Amino acid sequence: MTDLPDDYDPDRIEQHWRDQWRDTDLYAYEDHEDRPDYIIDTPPPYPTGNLHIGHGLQWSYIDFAARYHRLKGDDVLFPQGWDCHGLPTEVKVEENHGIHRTDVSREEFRDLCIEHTEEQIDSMKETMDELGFSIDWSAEFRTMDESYWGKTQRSFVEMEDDVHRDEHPVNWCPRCETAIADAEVEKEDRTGTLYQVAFDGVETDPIEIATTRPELLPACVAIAVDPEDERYEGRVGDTFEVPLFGQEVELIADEDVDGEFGTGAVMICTFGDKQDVDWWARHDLDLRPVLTEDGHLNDLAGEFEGQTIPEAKENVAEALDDAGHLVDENSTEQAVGVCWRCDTPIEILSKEQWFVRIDQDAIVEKAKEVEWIPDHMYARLEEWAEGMDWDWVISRQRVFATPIPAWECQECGHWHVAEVEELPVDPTETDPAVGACPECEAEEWVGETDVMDTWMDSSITPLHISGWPEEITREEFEPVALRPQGHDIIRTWAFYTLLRTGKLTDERPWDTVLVNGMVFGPDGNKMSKSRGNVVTPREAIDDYGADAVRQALALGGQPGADVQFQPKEATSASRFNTKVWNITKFAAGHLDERTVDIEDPAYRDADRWILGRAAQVAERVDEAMQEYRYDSALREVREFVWHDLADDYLELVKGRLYEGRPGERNAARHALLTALSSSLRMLSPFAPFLAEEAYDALPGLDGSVHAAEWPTLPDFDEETVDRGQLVADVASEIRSWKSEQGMALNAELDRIEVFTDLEGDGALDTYDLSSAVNAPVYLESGRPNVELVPVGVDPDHASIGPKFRDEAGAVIGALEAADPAALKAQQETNGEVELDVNGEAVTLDADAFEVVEEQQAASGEEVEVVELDDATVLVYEG
RNA sequence: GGGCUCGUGGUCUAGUCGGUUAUGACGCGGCCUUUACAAGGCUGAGGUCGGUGGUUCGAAUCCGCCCGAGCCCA
Repeated sequence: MTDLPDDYDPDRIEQHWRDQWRDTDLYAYEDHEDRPDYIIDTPPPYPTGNLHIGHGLQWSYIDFAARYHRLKGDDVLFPQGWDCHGLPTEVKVEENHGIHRTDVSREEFRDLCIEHTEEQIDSMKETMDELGFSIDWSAEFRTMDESYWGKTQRSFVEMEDDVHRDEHPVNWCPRCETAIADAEVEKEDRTGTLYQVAFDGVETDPIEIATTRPELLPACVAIAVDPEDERYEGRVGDTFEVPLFGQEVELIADEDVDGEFGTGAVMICTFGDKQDVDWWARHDLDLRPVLTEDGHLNDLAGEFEGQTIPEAKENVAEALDDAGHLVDENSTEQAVGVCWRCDTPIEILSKEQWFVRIDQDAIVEKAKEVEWIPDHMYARLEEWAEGMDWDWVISRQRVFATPIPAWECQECGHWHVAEVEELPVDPTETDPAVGACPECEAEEWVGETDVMDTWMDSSITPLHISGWPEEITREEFEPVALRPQGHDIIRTWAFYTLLRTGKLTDERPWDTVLVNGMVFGPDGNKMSKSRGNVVTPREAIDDYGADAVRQALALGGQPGADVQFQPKEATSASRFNTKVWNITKFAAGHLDERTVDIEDPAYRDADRWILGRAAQVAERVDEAMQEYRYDSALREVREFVWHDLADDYLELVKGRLYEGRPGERNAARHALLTALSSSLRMLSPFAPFLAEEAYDALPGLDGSVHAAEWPTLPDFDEETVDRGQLVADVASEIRSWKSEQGMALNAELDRIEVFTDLEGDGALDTYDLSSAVNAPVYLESGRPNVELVPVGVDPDHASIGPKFRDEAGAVIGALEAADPAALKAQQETNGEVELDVNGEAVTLDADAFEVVEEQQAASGEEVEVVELDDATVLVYEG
């Protein structure tokens, strides 16, 4: 036991325990034989250097789950990875060093990226530590480490059947100069200009088309109309000349054309969008690529060659106008596909790339095996999966990523993929083990410079954390327990992981996906610098302490819901923490090392009540935790600690603790210790620092609260617990009565009389009550010695409703209109009541209503009446 | 355009497989130093549960429509 300072000081406590825990293996996964595994597929965040409060929410949920499952005796693995590869780091490194990535060798550039990433990770780890996450750092992984990306390569090699290298149109970001997957394209609403352009006919009348992309005219390969469109009847097959660029294109019919739009005629370019790709393939059209990889026009654009896309758009429009081909222009709203990393509008280029085949049905099937929380999030995955029409392009024309382990034969162009044994390998530095080309016997290889999509790295996290391939084979893989996941990346991280785990192991990756919402600012808007509503974890911790911030996040809503960060929730949590502190301080002063070992405590009803309540709370909280209802779990614990334990129980047993006889005093001590230690254990997932400090301060409790077990409490029969509850209620009512009277709460009373119709044979235990209210307590039965004045009736709708159906309203009306005193008399003498309802006699059971009585002291007596639900108390002030 | 989620006192939130007076917090008003706690206790005001129509004896809760917010997809 330690002496607790008077005031709750989160800074001191949290710093202290962070230091204590740092060098322990409190959170280590032990791979224990006889304890069930609980393995968490923790998200590997991108190392931006900045762990924001959204991460804070997500990791808080993870930590709640991890700490709860440890209490339940599970062998918990809470690893932490880092999804290092990617463009933003490359850009940052170029910026910081004032270089372009081609200024140095690939190797050197990679090293700079690694160095930068390590700094970013350190800073994020610091915030994680401050928030008190129980991460097992011995299971940390970084996708940029050879030991990890070697696995990414291995997974690539082992999926060889589903990998293909082909030329195919792909989404291309002209700023990042790389292919990107469908999932990395976002739609953004922008205002653009819709140009009406007239094409001269070749031996026929001109035709007008509408386009937002005049700069793609040089890429125009056809014009299409709806086959049903009467305006173009008989014209399909006509030939037209593309203005300014001169190529001749044919008018074709395709039912995908939206006849309602503009003139109903649309130009097909290679490629303006995915629709163009469909038409191009379906009608076997020419390929006229006019865009370069860095977003300029090429020589097919003639005089516009070398211009950027926006420049060319403007210049071509102007030239069309000058040449008399521009019929009209108006502004239009359009959804533009943009690169999710840099917001640059994407293009579609036809390029040789590596692809992974997508089997939509297989993915959906696995997704269905997973429990989604909340369950409607499954729909997002399903919708996305079913809408996929292109294979996943996994090659990227970048540097800082997992190398694609493949070489091209310089002689015959054969592509050779590495064998598992030679991994990890960087094909730009090492030749393949195979030696001569299996196709042509040549020995000159060129290593693939393309690298992998970072989702190739992060979509094998369940395999990695399960110990593949060193400890388990693919076949031995079993789904891990939990995947925490933001709903914004369901189409990527969840989707790809389902795909890859399914392909590699034939299993679902996890049992449960727990989707967290976003964290909004205190004003209810998305946090943004321009709004000035950004709350950083550090600021919040400085203001309220991590224990309070975690609670505020837990109470912000049910998992899956977006959470508005509310300073007042943190305030409220902080007050609760203070309360816990004070309770602990009080308890610690009354308990000693022997308390925990007290045998057969002589419990009184108050003790049985608090322990019974604690048992009930432990069960409810357990259920809520299992259902990931962290909000209701925490509410339940708080309610119990504050109201039952602090307000009621402590007040009831103070007398015994201060001056009780040894046996009775020990019973109170023992019950207090049990209830408090149970509370702290239930609280420990939410407020790990405070719970630990308090647990540590209680004499006789060994070890860390985080190594303790979920509370198991003695069983008491319901009646005993109810009697204790009544004692607590009476004490509480007398307390507020005294407060209302302006009396000191410890003011002495002459006596109180408790009238109760409590059933069962045990009499009310008034020992604690008497000292709590500071008055002798007399138990009475029957009617209090006061006037009972029936003042109304309280009908039981649940019983009258179904019985009388459409007459129920009239019955209740008659009941309420009747004289309460007469009803009371009938109820007591006959056990039922006859009523006149719309001229008909109706018989009501006695329990169909209750007569509400106000009890008034008989005149002349100095007595106050305090009424409870199931008792009436007479207070004699004396 | 399609889909999903949500709308409860000033603010945030619980309750939503129908059943009496709708939960709690923050804030606001009043009263109170009581041997853990004034970062406390007691108490008060404040809600036509987005609107509307329906089902039902009875709707915050179920159904239809409308309005509003947000997200995902096209």
